[in-house]
Amino acid sequence: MGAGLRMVKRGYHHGDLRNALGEAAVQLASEGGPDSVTVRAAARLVGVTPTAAYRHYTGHEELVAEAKDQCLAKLGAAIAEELVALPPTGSRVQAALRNLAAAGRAYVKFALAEPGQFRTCFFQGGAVLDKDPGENAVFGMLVGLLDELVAAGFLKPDRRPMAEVAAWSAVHGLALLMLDGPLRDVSDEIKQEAIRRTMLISLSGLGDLTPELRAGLCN
Amino acid sequence: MGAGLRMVKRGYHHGDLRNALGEAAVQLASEGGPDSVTVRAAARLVGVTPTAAYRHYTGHEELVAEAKDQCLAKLGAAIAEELVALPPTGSRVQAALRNLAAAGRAYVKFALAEPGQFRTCFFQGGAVLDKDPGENAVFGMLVGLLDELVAAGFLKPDRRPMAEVAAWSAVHGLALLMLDGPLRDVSDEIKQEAIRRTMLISLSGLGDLTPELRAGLCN
DNA sequence: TGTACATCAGTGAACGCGCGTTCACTGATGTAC
DNA sequence: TGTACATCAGTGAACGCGCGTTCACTGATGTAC
Repeated sequence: MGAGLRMVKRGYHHGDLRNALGEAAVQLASEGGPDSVTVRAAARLVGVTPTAAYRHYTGHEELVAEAKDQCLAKLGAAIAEELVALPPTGSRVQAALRNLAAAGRAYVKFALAEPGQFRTCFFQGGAVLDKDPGENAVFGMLVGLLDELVAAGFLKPDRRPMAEVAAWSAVHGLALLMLDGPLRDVSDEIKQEAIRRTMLISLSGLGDLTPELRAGLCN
Repeated sequence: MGAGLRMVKRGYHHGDLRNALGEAAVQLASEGGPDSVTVRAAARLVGVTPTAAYRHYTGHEELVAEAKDQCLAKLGAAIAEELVALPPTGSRVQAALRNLAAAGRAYVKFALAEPGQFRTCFFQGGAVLDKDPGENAVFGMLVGLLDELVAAGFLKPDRRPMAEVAAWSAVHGLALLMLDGPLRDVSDEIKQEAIRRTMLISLSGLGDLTPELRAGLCN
């Protein structure tokens, strides 16, 4: 990325056109979602002929796939950042719960802050080229957070299987109901309240959310 | 709808072109999602000139809105149908829980069976023309189911606020993760298992899902 | 019951747009000697 | 160190497509008398 920005358009040969087109694709995704990612628009953004893009991508499909990969990576990074910034907390259970809650909040926050990128993360264009590494990264974090919740004694082992799906579904649905569903037009305050209450109910589904544990989550 | 099908193309004047175009729009949505709903394709499907569509719709935006409304109505109808078909059950709590679970299952089932229509339900094209009556219908059912869950003593009143959002988010996220997300390529068996387990975890978030109550849900 | 005519609901052709993609090409780069 | 030349990475023009939308029009309908 640093390289891509440094070698800007130094004449006939671009120098790093593939990366530049990838970045342009992400920018287009940010602004208008996956449908806005086109070969011509990306080339235009970089200042190059559409034909030139075909030296670096096989075509439109690959360019969109690139945008999707990068958007998923950004989503994963946004969650990871939020997690590492958390201060240590009292008990192991509290820490584990707080971490999962923070990850969920980061997920929804990303969706609201970058709707175009978020939509691009889950754009399903034709065939799946290869198993998305970005998706696996997010999924991997979730696995770790839930394992820790089991180790801490909050999540009982018989509820562990597919708990990732339940957890991911909750925040994913919440994000999309806010972007495209019945919550799209409500005020920011109500959105925040909806996030808080949905997180509480979802966490309660994993284990017994005692008042003390619940108190440790407030923010 | 009956009228629309009966008066098929009886010459120069169609007779019920508005409805015919609406039905064509839904068919296009079924086959390719909201992006496939175009004025020209709908006219083509009905066997009429694109221009003719403009006698009945102001333009593309209104046609898509019509498709969205109808798809939401179908989603609501699919859930309602599943609910009325349920046999009476033992206790009030059990019935209420079973009903909510059935609604959730119907929601996901519709999404998997009619992905194009489902996506069209939550297509966000430009401005919201008017508050979606279809969305309100689904929301209304959810309100009723949750109120009953409170009345039955399962859902505690302090957890009632915005429980609709949590419940809707869970099934909505689940549906979309299966259509466009990490669960898109897993087998049907795993999908069904994911639905079952996600429902259990989600219901547990609303109240104490004792083994007896849980047993009453199996199917 | 018959007819003139206003109104309504279609047709057919055309516009401009942005798209994906391909063609023959040319300017720039770097390597062998 | 200098030069011929293969290779690479761009250009510019064009193709065909489907789209939304508008224009002047015409065929069909139904109503007033």
